[in-house]
Amino acid sequence: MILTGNSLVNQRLNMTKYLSKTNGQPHPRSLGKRNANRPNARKRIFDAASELFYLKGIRAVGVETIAAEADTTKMSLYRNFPSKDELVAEWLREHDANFWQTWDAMSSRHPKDPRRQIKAAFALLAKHVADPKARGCPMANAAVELTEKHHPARKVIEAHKAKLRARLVQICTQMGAREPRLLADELFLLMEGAQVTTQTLGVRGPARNVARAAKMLIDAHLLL
Amino acid sequence: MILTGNSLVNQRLNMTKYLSKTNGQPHPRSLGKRNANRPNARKRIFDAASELFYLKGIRAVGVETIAAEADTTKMSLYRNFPSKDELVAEWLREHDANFWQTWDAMSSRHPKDPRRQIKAAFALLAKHVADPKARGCPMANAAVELTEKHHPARKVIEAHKAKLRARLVQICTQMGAREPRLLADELFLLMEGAQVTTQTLGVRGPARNVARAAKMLIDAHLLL
DNA sequence: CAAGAGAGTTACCGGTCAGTATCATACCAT
DNA sequence: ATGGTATGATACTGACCGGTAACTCTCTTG
Repeated sequence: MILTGNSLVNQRLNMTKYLSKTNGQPHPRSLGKRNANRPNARKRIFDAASELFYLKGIRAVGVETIAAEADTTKMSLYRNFPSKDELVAEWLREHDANFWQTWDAMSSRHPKDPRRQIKAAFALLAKHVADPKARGCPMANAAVELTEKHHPARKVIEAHKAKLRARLVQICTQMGAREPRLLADELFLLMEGAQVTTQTLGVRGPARNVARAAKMLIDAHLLL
Repeated sequence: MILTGNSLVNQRLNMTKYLSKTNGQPHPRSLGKRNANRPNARKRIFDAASELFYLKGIRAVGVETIAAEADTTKMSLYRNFPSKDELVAEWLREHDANFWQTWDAMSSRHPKDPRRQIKAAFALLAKHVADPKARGCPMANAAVELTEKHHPARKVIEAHKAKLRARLVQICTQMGAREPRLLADELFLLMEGAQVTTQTLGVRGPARNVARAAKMLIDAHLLL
């Protein structure tokens, strides 16, 4: 079956990332597994897992593959994370934190100008969906993959999306839209649609028009 | 791990579906595994696979689970389908056929009235995303799950979405939109967004406003 | 120098995965 | 009756799954 190709042999990508070996010969203080520049096992595992989960999918990636990509072993993974499920949840929690950090930084660049804030958000989204390596929204993808109702990641996902929706309502209200909740939901649908569409029709698909679509909807709502 | 819960014991849902046992006692020509009313193994397997793939996800469902749900064995599955991957592709091919059959039937009910055709399409979509058991679009979900570039299902998915996009352009052109391709893409984003959003924010999420969103965009484009 | 923490190594557990081989059983058309 | 066809039943393969045990090594801190 094509689906499961997790052999340790053919899935290692570029785990020499943290090894910094200087062309074969050992350089006193920079080569080997014990190296000051080298992040600890936990960080390497977390980084490897984040990349693999996003690019190949959660269920497609086994813990052994993650460990290999992080240039360590399964044991170190289980010394730092209670389970794969929790590692997944942790990954999404960090994504959530990064997302809001970026969002807030962006918003604070246009204080009291909700129109520009929304424009900036869609510009950022447009940039993301223009990246051919991107594979949509990690949260939404995880929701598709993890169908078990009580998976620890589901709480994270639902909270994240609910917060996003609320923020959009807030901004739409500040913009003075007559139906802020409606406009917010419409913008939400555009965002989600753009992310998921890159995975079927790619960067030349409808996703590239997401910013113009948002502008049309906002204008329509404000001129109402 | 929560992810893989495919034990034969706790995953069988309601495979008595085709058995039609009349309250315990055998009724001459309607009970047992050999029964005229009972579909053949291929159909049972295909139906079971369709339901399980959609509700639980493709990777979450093993062939043994499918066979059990169809009240047969793995051997019958492999006698009728070359592999699980091909079964998945076949499932999506049938979904594509059904989709366009519904679509065309709907369109032909409003000949030469593209506005009503689009309205009907979004009404149907709205109805679908209002079903709490629905789990978005099988095609888009499969695209999220199947990241391997050469999986046989990917061709089906991409063709399906490309055709949908083209149809939308066609209708938007007939509607007389000034920028039919742009409007089509915007409507496409709304459709995809609505489907995926049900999996994170449910039926009370932004998806329920998808029809109104479409109307706003269309109006905005026509009054341009 | 000693102690302890962090990490690497190897082997293993029970279970599930997709896919196959083999034999038996029931039906239908001739 | 007979032979073909579809199906059922069971056992199996080799690989991978998530997760654990036990031991060693090395570096850092006191």
